[in-house]
Amino acid sequence: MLTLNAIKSDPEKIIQLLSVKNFDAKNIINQILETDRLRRETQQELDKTLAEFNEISRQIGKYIKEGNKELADNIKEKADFLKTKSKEISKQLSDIEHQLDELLLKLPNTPHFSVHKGNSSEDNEIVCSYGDIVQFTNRLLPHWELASKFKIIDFELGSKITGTGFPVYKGKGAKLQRALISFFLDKAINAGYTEIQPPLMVNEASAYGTGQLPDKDEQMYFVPLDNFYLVPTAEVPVTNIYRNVILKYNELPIKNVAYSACFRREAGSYGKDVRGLNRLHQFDKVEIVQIQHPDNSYNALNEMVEYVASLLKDLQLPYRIVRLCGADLSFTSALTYDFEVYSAAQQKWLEVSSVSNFETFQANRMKLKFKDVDGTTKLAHTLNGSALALPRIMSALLENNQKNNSIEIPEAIVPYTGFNAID
RNA sequence: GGAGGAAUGGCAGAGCGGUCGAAUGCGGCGGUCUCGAAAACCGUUGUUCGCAUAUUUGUGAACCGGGGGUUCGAAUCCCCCUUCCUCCGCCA
Repeated sequence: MLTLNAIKSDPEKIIQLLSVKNFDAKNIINQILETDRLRRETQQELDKTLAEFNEISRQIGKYIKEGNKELADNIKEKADFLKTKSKEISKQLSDIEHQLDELLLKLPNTPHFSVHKGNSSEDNEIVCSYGDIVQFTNRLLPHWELASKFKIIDFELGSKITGTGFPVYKGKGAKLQRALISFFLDKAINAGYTEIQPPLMVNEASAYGTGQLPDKDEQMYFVPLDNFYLVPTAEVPVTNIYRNVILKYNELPIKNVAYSACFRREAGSYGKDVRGLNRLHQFDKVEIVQIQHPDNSYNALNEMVEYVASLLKDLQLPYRIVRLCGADLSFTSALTYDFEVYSAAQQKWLEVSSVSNFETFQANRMKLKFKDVDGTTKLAHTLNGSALALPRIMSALLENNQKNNSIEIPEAIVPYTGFNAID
């Protein structure tokens, strides 16, 4: 969430910035300012009462020590009164603080100053494209047909066992999947990331920390018996490692990478967008996460974009980088670059990665701070990106590399698969 | 799952009803000494929220795993929860 300080020091600027996300913050911000004023007022009253109360307690202690029991008893009444009073005010204060928190949680992150407003994903800016979109003369099979032709992914079987959106990978399909995961992890480790194997279920506090709660709870699978959420992305557990942590400046940056299965309910999705591997309830993803010094977070974002680009080059997939406009930016993000690969048979661009800087938005929620060189404690910046999400990569690889009776495996992956074609 | 034990500042570790935000040691920071460094010695050392202050800083409140309770007063006593350790059982 946004910091109260940022809102207080320049409310108009926040309102203006949030309008870039098509979010009208005026009302909420006014409520926040008013609630904060009330909060400070109440706190002063409480502090005053407690100070007086502490003083009387000390007096009583002194009198008792001196053996002056009568004097002590005399002022006990006053102490009782102050105690009752402080309890009342303290209750008021915590109510007000909750209200304030709820208001603050409603505000999305402010976009980076360079972000254009736009109205929808139509207005995203294509930063660059790489690779040629080959014009095939013969009819190409979409990946779901290839999947059954080569018996590498079985969608119906997944439906039988669980439901739609839970495919079963078999034989060389399973091996290819595993090869890609290993390849992505090894690349990240070479790029300086530390591998993490996180829990696949998280508690409520963690889901709040990265911003999945309170508003996106219908997108997560929930285990009511234990109050756990299945992770929608490794970002959640991996970033929450640092919840309620104060790092030393020389511990920054922290660069972690994690492979995890990701679980998403995808409520409201339907139609041809969900065909085949395009949108699943369970899928695999390798995620990179950085905790950065605020001065360096945008350099880090660029570095992460470069890194993801290098993966796609290794896979020899045509891709483009898209810079999201305000309207398309997520609730928590300040700046996001999406990566899309071209899937030849479907003849469309598929999002395979989303690389974002959250600045202090997540850090403020989860109290992730660091002690700077000058000794002051500040909120850190968090960033993350997919590197990469498997299903659509798989989809593009299958469709783009299909031959008459086989599918070629990109050279970079062959050492991991142990075969150079699916046939 | 059953039986015990523990949780204190960056770390180690005292405190078991008032003067405790908390001894002591280590570490960190600043200084003295030195050509410089080490050693030694001296000083300093957390987080959050208010208020005052241009900065520095001063001052009030809260924080000893988390939440309740007893008491004028709780790190210290009681209850609940969480986590960790030891033993037993079960188990990939």
